[in-house]
Amino acid sequence: MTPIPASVTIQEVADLAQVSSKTVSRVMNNEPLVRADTRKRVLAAIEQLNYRPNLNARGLASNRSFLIGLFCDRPGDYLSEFQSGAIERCRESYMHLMVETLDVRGPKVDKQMDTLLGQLRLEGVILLPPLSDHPSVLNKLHAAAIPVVRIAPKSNLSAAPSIGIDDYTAARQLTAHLLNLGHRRIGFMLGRADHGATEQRYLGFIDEMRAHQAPVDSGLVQTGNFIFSDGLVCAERMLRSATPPTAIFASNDDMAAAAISMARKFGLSLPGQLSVTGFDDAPVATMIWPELTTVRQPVAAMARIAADLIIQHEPRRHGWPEPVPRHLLGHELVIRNSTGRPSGV
Amino acid sequence: MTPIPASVTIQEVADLAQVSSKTVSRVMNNEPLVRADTRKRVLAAIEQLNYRPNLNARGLASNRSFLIGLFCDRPGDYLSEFQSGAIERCRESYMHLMVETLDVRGPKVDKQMDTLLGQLRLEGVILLPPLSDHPSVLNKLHAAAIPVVRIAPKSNLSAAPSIGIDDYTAARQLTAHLLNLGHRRIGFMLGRADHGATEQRYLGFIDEMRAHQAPVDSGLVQTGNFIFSDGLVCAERMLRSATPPTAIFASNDDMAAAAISMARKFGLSLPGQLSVTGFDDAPVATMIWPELTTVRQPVAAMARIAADLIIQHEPRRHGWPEPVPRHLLGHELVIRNSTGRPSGV
DNA sequence: GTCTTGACTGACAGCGCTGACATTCTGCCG
DNA sequence: CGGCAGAATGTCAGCGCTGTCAGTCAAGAC
Repeated sequence: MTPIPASVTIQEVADLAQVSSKTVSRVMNNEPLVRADTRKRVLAAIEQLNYRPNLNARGLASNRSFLIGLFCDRPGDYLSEFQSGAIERCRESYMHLMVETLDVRGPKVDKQMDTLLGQLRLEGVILLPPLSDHPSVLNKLHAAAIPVVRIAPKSNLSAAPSIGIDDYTAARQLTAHLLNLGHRRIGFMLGRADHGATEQRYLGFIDEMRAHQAPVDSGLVQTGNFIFSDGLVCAERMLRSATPPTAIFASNDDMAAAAISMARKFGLSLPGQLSVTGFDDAPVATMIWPELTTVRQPVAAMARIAADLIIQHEPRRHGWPEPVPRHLLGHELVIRNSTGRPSGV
Repeated sequence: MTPIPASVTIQEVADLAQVSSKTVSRVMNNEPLVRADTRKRVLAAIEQLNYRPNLNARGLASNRSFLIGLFCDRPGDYLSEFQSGAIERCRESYMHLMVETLDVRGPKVDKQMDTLLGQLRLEGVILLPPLSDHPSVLNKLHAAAIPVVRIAPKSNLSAAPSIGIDDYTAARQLTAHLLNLGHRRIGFMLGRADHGATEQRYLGFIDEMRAHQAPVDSGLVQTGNFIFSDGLVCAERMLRSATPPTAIFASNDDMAAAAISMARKFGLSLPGQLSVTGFDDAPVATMIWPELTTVRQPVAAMARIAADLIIQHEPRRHGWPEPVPRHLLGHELVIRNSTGRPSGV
């Protein structure tokens, strides 16, 4: 049982190490101008007393907050995983993560932002889509001079560092997978329009279809907004069509799950009569039967990098390096059993 | 476009309102001894300058942090919803929520706790199960004199306030629902042993079965640890048994989803050949077909109350009121189409 | 009128730390 | 061996706020 972390102050450490409190401060902040043996002595004292700097005092004196904000639209699977990746990275550097949900549609966003930015003096903010492209949020942050890292943004990529995967290529690969299985009539469910990935996934789909001379029936392209219930509606429309698709490419796993649910209501056997692909490899992908063929995003890794960007560069002081970093991480096609050859091929 | 929240200090407000900074401080902290018109004048100045107190300074001077910790084992659906409820309540009182994940199994829990408790001076911590009953976590918190609110704890209920639903009764109701449909052979999937709800749900099941003189076959009681993949194994064992159940009561929705997946592999039609119930009404409950009959917990409300307990009572100063609050919120039976009459009845 | 009381307000130190600057030390050159 | 640059360390004010305690003021008792 380790002792209770008591309120040891920097002065007590200084006394024990026989240096001034300023030197302890230097050691704590990894400043270079400390002789090696002095540093060692201080470190020993810190260890011995189990010293933990008082964040409030530190922040007050240096005008820092040690806080990184993670803003998202609404919590979900994606958030949980992202969050733990970011928290982990933050913890390594004595920083902390503050998750805040902003209601994008509501008119209160501006007020919420004011409160958040006024109260906390965030050292950086990570924006999850669709916030990554929300003009008003971006403006506020810019006006408050708070560095931003955008996840899967849609446009204006030089404004701030961004992190994402190559949605376009992933979508082409997934489409190719379906085409190679023998599908020709493939339905497509679009995600939310304000989401950066939505367009890329659609373009990848279209281009791959074209490359294989497969026709894209406009009646088989429906908008599901990444939502399960909307996906149900889309799927129903597609399946009711005179010439229903043999496969559906849903832009995320929730909608794919919806397609599968609807297929069951239509009494279709899967994947024989209908193949379905998702996107994201969310938990639901493996909680349904058949399990979803999908694309896995390295969400935790993206989170780590996002936090790291803010922690490493201290952009609040130095600004972002030029050119502004743009990370495109590798994705992975995960082929499970929601896709197969169309029956009769 | 609202102006950028600038760094207005308490002194500027004081000057404008023609009072001392201390009086502004009194107003900010809702202290009683301020004359009504003075208060109004100060409030006007605060409004006019868009003053936001500096949390670091406030915290340093008053030895507070304005931070509430939310500790959980691993992120998941439950967390997301809980988190937003808690954040909302915190925001109302200028408090903030810090989510931290602790790896319960790992040996690092103690070190993690030390770091967390030393760094932040949390004003309270909300513990999600199974952390609500983790001895070492509880000890550390107790030693550091940090007030705790436990969600769905298992034992030792007078130690700290707790919030939950009546898992026992809910389980009885769910069991009754199955029995009333005509099921007699019902399988049961247990959750994690360190989870408080696990035992209650099991007891509720058992007691209701007994009350109806329905036999409980020990081969049909399996431990799935609340995990989908374990649920798959449990379901398989049950379905392979010489006399398979006509219904399965899974202690959470993930395992219920697993039961349904496995039933599909066995080619069973649902709910005709197998009824399945879940628990929690997690997102997955309505993302599969058939949709799950389950029990809805008022997760967001629980979160609100938890945060409120800490914010209202400032237990760090005053301690908890006696007797220690114990909130049992109402649950709701949600009957969907994963349950039905057994075929042949 | 004066005195007392309690309601209200203000002065001021100091929370624990770091930034700016001052001072001391060290090694090395001439 | 003095002198000097630069490395290492120290001094001290002050970040913005609140706790403590002292002071002021109005109203009622005498």
